[in-house]
Amino acid sequence: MQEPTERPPTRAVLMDAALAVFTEQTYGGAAVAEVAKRAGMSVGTLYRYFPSKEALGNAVFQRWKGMLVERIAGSGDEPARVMFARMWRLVLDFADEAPDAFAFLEFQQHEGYLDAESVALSERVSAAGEEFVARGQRTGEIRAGDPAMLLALVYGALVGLIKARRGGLKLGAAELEASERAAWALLAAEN
Amino acid sequence: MQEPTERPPTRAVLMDAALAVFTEQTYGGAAVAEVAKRAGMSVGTLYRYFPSKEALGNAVFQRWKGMLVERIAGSGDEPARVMFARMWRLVLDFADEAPDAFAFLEFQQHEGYLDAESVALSERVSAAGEEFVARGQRTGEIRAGDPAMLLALVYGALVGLIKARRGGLKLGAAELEASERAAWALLAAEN
Amino acid sequence: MQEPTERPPTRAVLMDAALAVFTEQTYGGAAVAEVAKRAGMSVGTLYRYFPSKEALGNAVFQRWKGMLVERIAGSGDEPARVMFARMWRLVLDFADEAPDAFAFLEFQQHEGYLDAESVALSERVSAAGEEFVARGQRTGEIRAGDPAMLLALVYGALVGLIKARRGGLKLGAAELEASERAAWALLAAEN
Amino acid sequence: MQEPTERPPTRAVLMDAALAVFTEQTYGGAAVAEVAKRAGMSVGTLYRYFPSKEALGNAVFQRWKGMLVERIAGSGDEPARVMFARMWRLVLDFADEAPDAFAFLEFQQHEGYLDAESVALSERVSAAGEEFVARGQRTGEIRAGDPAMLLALVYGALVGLIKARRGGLKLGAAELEASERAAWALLAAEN
DNA sequence: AATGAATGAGCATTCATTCAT
DNA sequence: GATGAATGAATGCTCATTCAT
Repeated sequence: MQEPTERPPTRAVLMDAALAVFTEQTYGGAAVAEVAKRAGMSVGTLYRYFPSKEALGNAVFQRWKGMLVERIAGSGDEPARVMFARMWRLVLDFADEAPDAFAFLEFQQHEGYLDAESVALSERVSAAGEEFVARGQRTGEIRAGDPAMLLALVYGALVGLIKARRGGLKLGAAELEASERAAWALLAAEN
Repeated sequence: MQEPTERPPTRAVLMDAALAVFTEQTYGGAAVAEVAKRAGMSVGTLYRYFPSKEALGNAVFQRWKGMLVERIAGSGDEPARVMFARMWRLVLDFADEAPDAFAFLEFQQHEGYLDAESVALSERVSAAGEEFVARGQRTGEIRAGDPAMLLALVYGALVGLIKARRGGLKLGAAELEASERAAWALLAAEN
Repeated sequence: MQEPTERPPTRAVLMDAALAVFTEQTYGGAAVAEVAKRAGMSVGTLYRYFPSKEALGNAVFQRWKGMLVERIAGSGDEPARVMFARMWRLVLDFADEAPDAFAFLEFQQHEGYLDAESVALSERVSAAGEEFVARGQRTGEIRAGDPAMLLALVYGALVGLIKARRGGLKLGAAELEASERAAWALLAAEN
Repeated sequence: MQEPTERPPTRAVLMDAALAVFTEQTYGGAAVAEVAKRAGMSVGTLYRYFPSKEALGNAVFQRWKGMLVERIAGSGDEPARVMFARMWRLVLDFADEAPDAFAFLEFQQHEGYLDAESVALSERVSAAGEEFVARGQRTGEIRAGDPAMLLALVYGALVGLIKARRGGLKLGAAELEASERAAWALLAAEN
């Protein structure tokens, strides 16, 4: 009888390798063979798990976009201020734990190869974000204005912060706190 | 009688075509032949003006990064609040007038091919931004905190806004005003 | 039942094709695609076996230069006269059996692409030849003079002979004998 | 009225440049543009003087092959021994004065592009050589055997010598003398 | 299931040749 | 006559994808 085993799930190994290579070289600039090599497998095996480079790209995109959305999904009825603080931290944690994933998702352009499902997922994420803003507006905590616009601003700020850190900017816990407060000021209803 | 001339400056035509193709397909995903075709020229001609794809990429990058920095360069001794409003508008205008250029510069990852000069130019831009923040902090208009961090946040917010607009978000003049006010709140010293 | 196998050793097939094409068109004038076609393979396959045209050129050069040197290597303590006769015949045989190889090696100029190893091999061959001449001089069989010079003369004569045969000159066994005697006269100590 | 002038004859300048480039890089490996640049002219000008790369190659070949044949042409009724000594020296001088030309003519393979005229010229040269050998045989000075074979041997020896010198072999006047004596031994009738 | 050799279209780049100025 | 910009086919090389083992 065989042990339940603990083999590294091939698909996941491939996706990790793909993420690394895509992040370094861009989806367009990455070679499938390089992904396979990085995963310690043959190209043939890669193609047993993913029918094409495009499919691989989408799988990676969806996996991490999904991971990200899962993190920040839980809502509840907390005040927007509290929820925002939590989300800010969660995304920052995500970017710390999976910096390549965040870079791949947010610092690159994916237009050329994303399939319908990937696009739908992205839209679901935005919708959730806008929903959060709208709710905060309804409770008077968040300033008036197109929720999509406000979301674009704060999320942009967050992405900018993470990009700067990836570029070498060192920030202590206090400063991270400060960044969150500043970002909230962007959102907060004027006194 | 004819005006002294109006020749299409070949180099510029090529760089425009390159910008369009790079923006659509990413530097890594773009084919040099496609750039030449889009410019209405042969590949050979492209290579008479640029020694390599890399050189072309850097030329495009530097041209537009330079353009952008030129726009927002003028400083003066105005209050930070005024200066910020002007800059916000200027970058927005730039992105309206040259949307591909902005997308190419700010929505993509360039790490793989940028040369020293391109990198230096990018750094000069950041330095100018940080200088602006630092000055505002000295006058008490801008909140305390690492200037690089604050710059990353606001510039990220601006990029996020422009990305959202490129993605289809429609905003009127009033809302653009509002976005600027919100962004300033991020920067402004807490009263 | 089948013999253990007889697969065409891909590398060797490629090198044979390369030799043929290089001999016909010169290394510089040969197209890699033509080599692949002649070998009945795709370009991609060629590049799986040789990292570059240069590497292919060097591999072909070294294979045949090595073959040639192997042929004429064995020395022994025979009189120079005997040894010379044998070598003359061996090189002639080599040129008969592998006329393209000899032409490639000796009728062309390789300066541009030969790597260190190829150059070293060539030098080893010359050194062996000079050693033969020097030994013959020590025994008084071969005339005085710079061994390198004498080697250049006889080997040149041999190459000239083979080139003429390749150009259409027909020689019977007796005449080949005569050529050897004449060449030896060049070398022989004056009575 | 115009001065007889002394402009550098464009055609000759081009042919000199071509010789240099062909010698360095082989006809097949040489770029027409490089020839033009080396000649200090534009490609357009080159093409005004030579209708194609092939034509240029043949012109260069014929010019120098012609030069060489001219040198060694004069016959007279001298003894073969004397004539041989003179020719040996003349070719050596030619190779000293125009080393690139000799290398181009004799160290390379030209099969691919030589036209009928070039081939005819080469044949005329051989014929003259064979005639010299035949005459020497008639006077009993040169050993018996196919004149083409004997010519191939001595001329090969001479080419070998010059190639070795080009490769770095240094020879004094005495050794050059010795080389000539050795080469004559190859030809000389066995007493 | 896994491998990696094989394929050939595609890519960046070069080159012989033409032609408007 | 001279120039060199322009052309596009050809070159060396890479890459996504397939398939026999």
